Amino acid sequence: MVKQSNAARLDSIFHALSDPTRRSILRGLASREKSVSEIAKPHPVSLAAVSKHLKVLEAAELIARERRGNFQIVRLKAANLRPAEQWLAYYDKFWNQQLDALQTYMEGDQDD
Amino acid sequence: MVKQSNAARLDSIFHALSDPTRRSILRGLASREKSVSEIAKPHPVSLAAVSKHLKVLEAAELIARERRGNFQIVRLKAANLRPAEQWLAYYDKFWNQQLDALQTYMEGDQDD
DNA sequence: AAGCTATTCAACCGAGTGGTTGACAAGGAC
DNA sequence: GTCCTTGTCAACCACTCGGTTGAATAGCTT
Repeated sequence: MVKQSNAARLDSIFHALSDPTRRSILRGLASREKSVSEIAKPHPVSLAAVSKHLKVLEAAELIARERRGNFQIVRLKAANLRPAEQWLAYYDKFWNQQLDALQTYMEGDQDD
Repeated sequence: MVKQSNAARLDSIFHALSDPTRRSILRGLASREKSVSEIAKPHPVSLAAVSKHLKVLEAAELIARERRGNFQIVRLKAANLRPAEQWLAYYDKFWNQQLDALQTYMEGDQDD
């Protein structure tokens, strides 16, 4: 959808990833592009429900669609997961130092 | 809360991260632990709303609380972001090959 | 054109979200 | 004990979510 602030992008990406059906859809698209009904097949929900999930993923720009003949071909846009990964990367430095004492070693560290 | 499947853990983590106020709270806790009202101060919502956000973050085990005198001290548990980061790491290999042709290079690659 | 296939749309439903306000509990300070 | 501060709880509200079913659209095929 048109244009989004950084925060809104992260909102839509993390929201898209917060549902197991949608994460499963993305996993399925990693190997190759698929039609909508092919995507829906392994999931125990209606085709309309899958269509809604695809709209959520599309709003987050994690997939792209292309009409090809009678089918709607869906393709992963994995590069757009990057903002989420970068947001998380900020916390890497805290993984090994959960102890409160050590947590003060960083000083002039700030952003966003 | 008690015990969660991997999928449920990712659900709660990604859901917790899908709100800008909650992400901002986590950022604020990166430098040091804080009391609830100290957390609430920079956010233009009621204290009760912040308290709800903290419950969501606590359910995802991204923070921990400790009663210290009159205050409730909140501390980041950054290590529990790891499942999210690992889930995303799977897609790193697709960033530089959005082209459909190249996307077929991987073959026996499957998991979860 | 008629029909089949693939997909979306619209309306509805129950549950959850993020916010509010006001009452309540928990723990110093006086 | 009484007051003040800190924080949660409960009830409410408008909105969103994930799901359904049934009708509508888009595009082959014949």
